[in-house]
Amino acid sequence: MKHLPSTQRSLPIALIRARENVMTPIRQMLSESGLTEQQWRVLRVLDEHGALEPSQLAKHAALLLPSQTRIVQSMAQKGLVERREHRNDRRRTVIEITDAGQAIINDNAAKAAEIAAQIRDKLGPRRFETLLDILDDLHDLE
Amino acid sequence: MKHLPSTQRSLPIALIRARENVMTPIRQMLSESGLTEQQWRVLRVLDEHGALEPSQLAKHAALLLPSQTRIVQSMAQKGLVERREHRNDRRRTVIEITDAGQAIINDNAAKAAEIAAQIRDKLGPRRFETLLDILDDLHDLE
DNA sequence: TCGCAATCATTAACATGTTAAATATATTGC
DNA sequence: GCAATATATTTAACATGTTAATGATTGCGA
Repeated sequence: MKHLPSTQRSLPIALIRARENVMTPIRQMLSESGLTEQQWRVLRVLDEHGALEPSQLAKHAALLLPSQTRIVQSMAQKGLVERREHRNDRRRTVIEITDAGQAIINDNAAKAAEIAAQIRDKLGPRRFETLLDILDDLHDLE
Repeated sequence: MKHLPSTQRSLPIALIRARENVMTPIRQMLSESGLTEQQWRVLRVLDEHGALEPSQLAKHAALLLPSQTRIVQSMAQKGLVERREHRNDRRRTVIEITDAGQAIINDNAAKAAEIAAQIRDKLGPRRFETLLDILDDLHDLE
């Protein structure tokens, strides 16, 4: 019988730690704008893809819909995003970034790019790409 | 000026997705025992290392202390762990697994090992080890 | 020995993660 | 055209994540 891997070599724990490490400098940056990392992801995705329906936004931002609902509501309150309704199909709504939201993207883009580059440099470009590739392979675990 | 990476190749998002994918089968397994993944990690660590002080447990289980305080409280209520106080130094407390907690480990060890092996096989052993190694390199991002 | 600093843990407050239930709207079958 | 079904989103309830404040205890220095 196979035995449990040591928690030292547990993939779930390693993923949690890695995320913690990666997010620390990003959180520091965002705290100055009063944003959470999730709110930042929402802005990033809307900036990149334009207005999106909730389920599409959730996929791109790696959020579950119930979380996203709350996040978008609070961001709408702060004026960072807006909701628009589809004319014909009332089920459909699109969420889009506002000028204020875009301003936050613009203010932080350079710093965020720098942080991303630091991580890439720390690992080395090849290992960085390898990491992303392997992580992508973890989908569809039956 | 460097530009922001596409959210498609964003490391934080990739890490979140990977964790989500990896945890799905584990959560299914644990739901039958009424455990969360965090509670499972606490049991795993206590099983592996024996009784631990809160801060040590938190390190091994990748939990922040405030979360862990609540988790251990509720697990103590359910009789899965126990707290013992140090005789001389009242600051010190150790948390240990109970027989009931150990029973849950025993009941799920085989299945958990199987899930871990599936993931390893899916990636291939070499890529799996490479993944763990690269994730470990993400600490100490200044 | 008194008080103060240092350390560790808990509590507090709010945001998010997670699953299940409820809601709303559109589509299908009849 | 209406009922049943399907799909998308939100709400609800509880657990955890995160940061800041509070509490408890020890060790040190005057």
